[in-house]
Amino acid sequence: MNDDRMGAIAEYVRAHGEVRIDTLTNHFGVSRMTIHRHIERLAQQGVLRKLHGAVTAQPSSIYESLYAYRAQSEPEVKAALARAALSEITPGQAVALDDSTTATALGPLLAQAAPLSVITNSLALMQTLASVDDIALIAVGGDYAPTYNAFIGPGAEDALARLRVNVAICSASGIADGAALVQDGLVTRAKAAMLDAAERRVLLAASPKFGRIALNKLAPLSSFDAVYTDSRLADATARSLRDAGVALHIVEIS
Amino acid sequence: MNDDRMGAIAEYVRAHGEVRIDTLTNHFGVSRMTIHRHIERLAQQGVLRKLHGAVTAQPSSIYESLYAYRAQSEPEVKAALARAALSEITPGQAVALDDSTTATALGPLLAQAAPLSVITNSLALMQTLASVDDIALIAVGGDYAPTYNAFIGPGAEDALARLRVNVAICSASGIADGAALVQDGLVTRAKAAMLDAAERRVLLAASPKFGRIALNKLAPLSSFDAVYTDSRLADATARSLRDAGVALHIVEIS
DNA sequence: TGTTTGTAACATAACGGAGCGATAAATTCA
DNA sequence: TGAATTTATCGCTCCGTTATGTTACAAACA
Repeated sequence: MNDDRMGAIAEYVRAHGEVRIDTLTNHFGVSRMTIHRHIERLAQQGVLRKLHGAVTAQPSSIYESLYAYRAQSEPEVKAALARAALSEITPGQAVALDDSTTATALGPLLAQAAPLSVITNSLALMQTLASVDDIALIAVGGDYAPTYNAFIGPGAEDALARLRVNVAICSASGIADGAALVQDGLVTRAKAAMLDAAERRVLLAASPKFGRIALNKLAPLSSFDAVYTDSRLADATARSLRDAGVALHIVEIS
Repeated sequence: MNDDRMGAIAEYVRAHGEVRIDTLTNHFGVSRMTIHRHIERLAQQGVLRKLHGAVTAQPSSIYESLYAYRAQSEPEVKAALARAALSEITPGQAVALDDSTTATALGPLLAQAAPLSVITNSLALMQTLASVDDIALIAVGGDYAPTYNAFIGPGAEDALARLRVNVAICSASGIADGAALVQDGLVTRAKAAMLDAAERRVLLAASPKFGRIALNKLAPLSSFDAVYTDSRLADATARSLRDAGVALHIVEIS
């Protein structure tokens, strides 16, 4: 598929609410079949809903937590945050990484900090790190959640309770009232277990997450030893967070 | 790489013990660079050892347990055993699969028996099954062992102790004195934990494994509810096993 | 029932990646 | 130090994959 066009279709449909398929074929100048293939995949991912001859957008709250969607949103920001997170890691340490796509972006960079022990419940990270020499991969098992491409549930929590690491690097769905928030309850517990196992806690959060809410409270921002975000964060917000004792680090997007 | 030629090189070196690189370039009619690339990879896999201008074979006991080697040996036999194992599985059950390459061959077939819950410590199986709808994947975490492409160690054992499944399907490195044997100690414990968690235990073992020894004793053959092997097994062996109370099933290789 | 819309199957074109060789630089051995 | 060997890098070619369009047919609508 053409991912750019797929994204554009999603945008277009979200902007218009409901769109006829003919409109899409004209607008993008491709065949009807191609549009069909694209919207079929988007519907599978849960981004759109198919009607007869038209498509409608899903309520945004639903698909924003989808792995497939998150994986391709704002890759430059993720890359920048991942690079910053690398500075938190020293060769020889044990590092825990959660199932966030930002942490996934960190995977390929970890070889630079080898040797390391890496603990994760993210299947994507396992695949990336399995083949890397000098990285001891320790998997957290549990029930597989396709939505997050990760293992969660009581099994994951128990497995994490057995471990102790130098650093945990996590992300969150939103940040409000000085706390990191997560949409899914089981994911929250897994992240919390990861943080509990860590000597040092690092939060990676793209700036749009500030002010966005999610269902479950993970931990107060002040409980993190470092919080990284990008430079689009409003100055006033940054200042008030720092005043509240948050170790906020601003990363330039390159 | 050209896997056929890689295999041929491995064969050739094993047959001759030590071989000059020039000899290989002549014998295979490719450039020296290509030979270098191939033996470099084989050396990484632990199949060969590189000297200056020559390569030597590793003692066979070492590389026979390597995942990369096992993965491509006797694929038809594995496929036949996997197909047979499928008959042990009923839709709706919880199934545990170990890190054996035979179980890996079973992966793509499992969709036919969906819905299922599949428990495994094999990374290859996780990748295969993650994308299958109607299969609930439950991962066993632990320390990643590149040699087996699986997760083992105390973490894996604890995780398995939490679970209870209908069927466990395992393989072994060798079979002697009426018991299934496994080369690696930690793998043995993981397999044992898997068997302990199962109501019904199934062993898959290609016929050459009978009579071959390995370091650790996994379980007596009679403790398995079914043992599948291929039709090359000597009749006398089959008879004596059956007399000893082993539920032996012979599978035709197609 | 006719028209529109969805699905399936096949052909083709484009892209990316893998394998390979040639050459040059670096390393090792004697 | 000189020769042999190994590594690194570049570019070429070939193959497989993927995206796309075309066509034909099935299903849904009105």
